[in-house]
Amino acid sequence: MKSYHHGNLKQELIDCASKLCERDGYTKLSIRSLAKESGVSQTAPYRHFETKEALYASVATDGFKKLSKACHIDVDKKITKKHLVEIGCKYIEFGLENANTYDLMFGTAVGNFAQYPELLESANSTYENMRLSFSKLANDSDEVIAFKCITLWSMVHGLVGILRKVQMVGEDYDEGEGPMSSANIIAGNLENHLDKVLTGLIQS
Amino acid sequence: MKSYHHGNLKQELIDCASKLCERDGYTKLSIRSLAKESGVSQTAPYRHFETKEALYASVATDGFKKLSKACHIDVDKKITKKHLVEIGCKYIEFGLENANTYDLMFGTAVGNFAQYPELLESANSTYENMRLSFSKLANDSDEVIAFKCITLWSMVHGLVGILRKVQMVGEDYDEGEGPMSSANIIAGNLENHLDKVLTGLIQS
DNA sequence: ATTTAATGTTAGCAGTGTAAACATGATAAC
DNA sequence: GTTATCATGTTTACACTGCTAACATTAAAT
Repeated sequence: MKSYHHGNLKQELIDCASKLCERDGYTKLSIRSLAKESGVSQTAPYRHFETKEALYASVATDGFKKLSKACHIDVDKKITKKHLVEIGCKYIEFGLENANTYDLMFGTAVGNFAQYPELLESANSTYENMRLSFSKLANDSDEVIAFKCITLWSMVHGLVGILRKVQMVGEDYDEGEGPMSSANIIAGNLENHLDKVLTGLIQS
Repeated sequence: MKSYHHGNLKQELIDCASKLCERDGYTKLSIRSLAKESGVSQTAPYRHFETKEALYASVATDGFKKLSKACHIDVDKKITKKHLVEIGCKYIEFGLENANTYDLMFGTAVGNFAQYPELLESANSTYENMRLSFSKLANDSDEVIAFKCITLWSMVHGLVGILRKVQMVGEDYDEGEGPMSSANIIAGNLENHLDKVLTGLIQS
């Protein structure tokens, strides 16, 4: 016996959408199939999400919260380069293990974060965490901190993108040459790699 | 008086699709509207592209060729760090000025490059160009060259992504704080930024 | 108890990717 | 030069999509 009102539909839709987005990629997600999965009518989701983009925004918000958590390290006072390497590794790990969600977060699925306050906040908070870590590394000006922060962020973000792309191509293309082999070397030695980059960055 | 056979439909479709993808983003492109634009029936494109993804692949191939051209520098023998900085800048410039095409090339629109030989080749050729430049920088082993190459590539690729994202968010959100201001600092001073990173990289 | 607002359903529009069957006309074979 | 072939075009149709409007049900506020 089912009640007319679901009771917790919004959250269930988000959870279900998160799973499906990660499993199949967000382009494969349809509101109708999502509704069916939750046992409600085709248009029920529209009571909770004005558009499909709004649903994406919720899934992305979820993603940023998870990313923040994954990158969080528990250090009170002084932070060392080693900690930052660790953050970078965790970041890349998250990006590779949640590749489809990561796409949703950083791609063009949600055009403008400013339209979705929660998304904007969760994204900014991810950045803020990283910024805070850098501020505990050395006694730099805000500007320098921001600079270092964007640099590391770009690096790890870029690595996620490139490693993924190369691995995707490589899946049915396994010559021992080309970008793939070197990408795998880096993927298998991330700490070392980030350490080198950060060394150069910190001394600047 | 229109002839039954178009004569040059395939190329026209690619060109037209390239324009529309860059203008509106590839998700907005529909085969039907594309066909209408070229003055043929809805399903005519299917005589030249088995699926929509195949069309995307052609547009992406085009994109990689343009990227290669944009990053090409004419140096025969010895290459300096300055040249690599220049390549990096050109790369980022291309990514930012052809943002939607860049998405198509590096996003998930085309799942597996290996299914589209031309795409695979044009993408690999872009990489090969960069590899060649590094090989003319110093007398490194193939492995080290590949390593440096992926590092620079990740850096510029990441910068394209982050700068874009931050600028998109910033469009209707112009507080002087947060990631945006620092991103703009970097964007306005790319050469300097790349120079620093490359200095660290080359000395490794 | 009655009104109201939130949340659900049904029906339907316009648009999509793509397959199947058919039409046309350029090209190659006789 | 006629004819067969095949690439390339069209028409029709299917299953699916996001989304809107009108209506139904129930929880919450008065």
